Amino acid sequence: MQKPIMAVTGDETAATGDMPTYQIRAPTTALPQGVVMAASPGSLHSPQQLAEEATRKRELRLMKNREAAKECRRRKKEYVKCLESRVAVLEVQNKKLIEELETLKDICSPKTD
DNA sequence: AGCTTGCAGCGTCAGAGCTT
DNA sequence: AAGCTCTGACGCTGCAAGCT
Repeated sequence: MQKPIMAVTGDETAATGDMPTYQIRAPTTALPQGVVMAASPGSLHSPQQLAEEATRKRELRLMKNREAAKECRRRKKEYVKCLESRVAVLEVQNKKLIEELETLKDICSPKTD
């Protein structure tokens, strides 16, 4: 199955200048509980053992990716929340500026009677 | 009660980009 | 170059709300 190519990183910092970085690459050394490290490849012999090793590697990769996806979604949610609260703040600020502008217009406009 | 629809969350895959 | 992490996309599932 072919997927569309995209290269979005989610890092909006360049555009906004002051938003927190969405994608934070931290070293993830901790393994989920119950994960046992593999024996070195040199210690494998039979096709049976090789197949088991491949299966084990795949399960480990899936498990890690599962956790990574959860963490990614958590960060994204946080990021969206942050954006939403920023929108709220900017809306209030915008409203105030418009009001201020109207007040200044009133003050500066020539009286007609 | 049964059906439909919309939403949220999950697991997986694929691909980009970083690290070793 | 190989291995790893991160994340968009996709498909699936469960739940709640609205409709018949």
